[in-house]
Amino acid sequence: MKVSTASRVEEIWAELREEILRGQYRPGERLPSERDLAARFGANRGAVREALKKLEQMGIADITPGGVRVVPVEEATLDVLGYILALGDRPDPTLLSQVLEVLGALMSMSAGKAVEAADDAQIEAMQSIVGRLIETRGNREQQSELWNQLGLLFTSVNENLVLRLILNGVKTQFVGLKSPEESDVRLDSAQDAQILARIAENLSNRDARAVAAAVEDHFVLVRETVVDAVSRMNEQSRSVSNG
Amino acid sequence: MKVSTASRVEEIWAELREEILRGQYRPGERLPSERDLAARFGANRGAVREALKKLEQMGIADITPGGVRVVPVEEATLDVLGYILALGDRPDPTLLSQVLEVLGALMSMSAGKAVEAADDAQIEAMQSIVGRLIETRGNREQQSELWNQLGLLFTSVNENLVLRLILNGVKTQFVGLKSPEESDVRLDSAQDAQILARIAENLSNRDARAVAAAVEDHFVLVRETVVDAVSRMNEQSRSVSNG
DNA sequence: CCGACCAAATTGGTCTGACCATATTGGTAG
DNA sequence: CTACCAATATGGTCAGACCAATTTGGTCGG
Repeated sequence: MKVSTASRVEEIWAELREEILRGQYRPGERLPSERDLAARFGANRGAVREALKKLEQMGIADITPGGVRVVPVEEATLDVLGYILALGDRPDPTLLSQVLEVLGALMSMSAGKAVEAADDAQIEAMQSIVGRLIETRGNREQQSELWNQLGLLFTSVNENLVLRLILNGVKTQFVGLKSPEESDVRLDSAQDAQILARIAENLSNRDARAVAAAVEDHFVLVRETVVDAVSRMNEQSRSVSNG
Repeated sequence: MKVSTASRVEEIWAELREEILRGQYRPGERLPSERDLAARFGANRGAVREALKKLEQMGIADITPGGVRVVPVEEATLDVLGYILALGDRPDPTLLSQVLEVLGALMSMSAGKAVEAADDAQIEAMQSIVGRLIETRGNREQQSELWNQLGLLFTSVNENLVLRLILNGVKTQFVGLKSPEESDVRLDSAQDAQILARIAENLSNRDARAVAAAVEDHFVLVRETVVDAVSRMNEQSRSVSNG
């Protein structure tokens, strides 16, 4: 769905976004005027305007009569996450870790509540997905998709719109990621299997706390693995470019 | 900060937003064309266009050549939360409960991590805020502001941008709320005091888990109180309009 | 030298009107 | 009834313009 439209305003949006997120403007600093930007991009002012509006809604620009000002990232919207992660060649390990940390906490919570509220059919559906997770162990793409499904199932059982919206936001961010770790990232298969087994088992028991804990453990494992991998890759590139 | 600009496009935005969120269009259904909307609102097409872009970025509209289509709320962005809450006279208790539930979980997590990572000065800062929380007990507005500060402190200690961004999103949503419960909502002062004392005490001990638990308890208390109050008010209005 | 004040230039907000490429639609031929 | 194709409607972009409000820079009085 819309993978590379690259309309005029999206180009402008992307360029300005990157400049801002890279910190080329100090927070509070004024951006060039709409007219100047239009000239710079060789585009119509309307296009520039729409791009600026997008930046504003991301929370990194504050556009008021008199000028457009840059807002510090900490005050932005969740929307900026993906773009920050995608800034460099590799995502920042720290940020990636934070994402997985939060994602883990939310999924864990969601899982717990879902197990409490689920009827038999829903528990069965969960087990089905966990079953496939166990089967496809090693295929990162499918795993990701299945965890995604599991998350959606949790939130739909919970009927917790807020959780769903947050997860939408965090999840979508990974779409644009340039396949951050390729084939280099492999979960410790033994640990992963053990965790998945715990989830399956405790789903049967309807032990919400145990399921939640296991889900959290899974994300801890993912986090450690991914962050480790990315850090190692970063060191490699560093030593290459330094050597 | 920008409390009631009510520019032309914001009017259009608000009207369309409300129509969509109220479900006046079926998901997937096409909105009137930009030109028709412009005619309907007696505004320029550019203005309509900007409003539509806003809707798109909220995730409740999908603009493509050929027409603008409505997207189901579950696939939207966190941005819609506040507007959904503000739809009726009173916020929907269920949704409110979900917000506080998630907020509690995140704040709790944030608190725990923060206590682990904090240096002495930061612990002291936290205690200062908790102290003022104890003093100003009963003043809902100040309490809200202080909890807000505490949350910011947590996230700044954690240096967890993700958490901060999520909290930004959820928090901002309450700004527009029409003072949802006025003077009718009062936390059980005794319980509240006890919880705050636990927080203060465990901050000294640097017992991260205990602080996290206490923070969560606070939010549980708030949730129960608020939801109860809103439900009661809803029943009142119902019986009034029915009688 | 400094601060208050005022006018000019700049900026965002909105409008009118137009052209293009594409998606939708409705009719037509098979 | 289906497949195909042309007319139409739609979003995307552009050009140029006016207004209200802000910003800016200079001027004047202290």
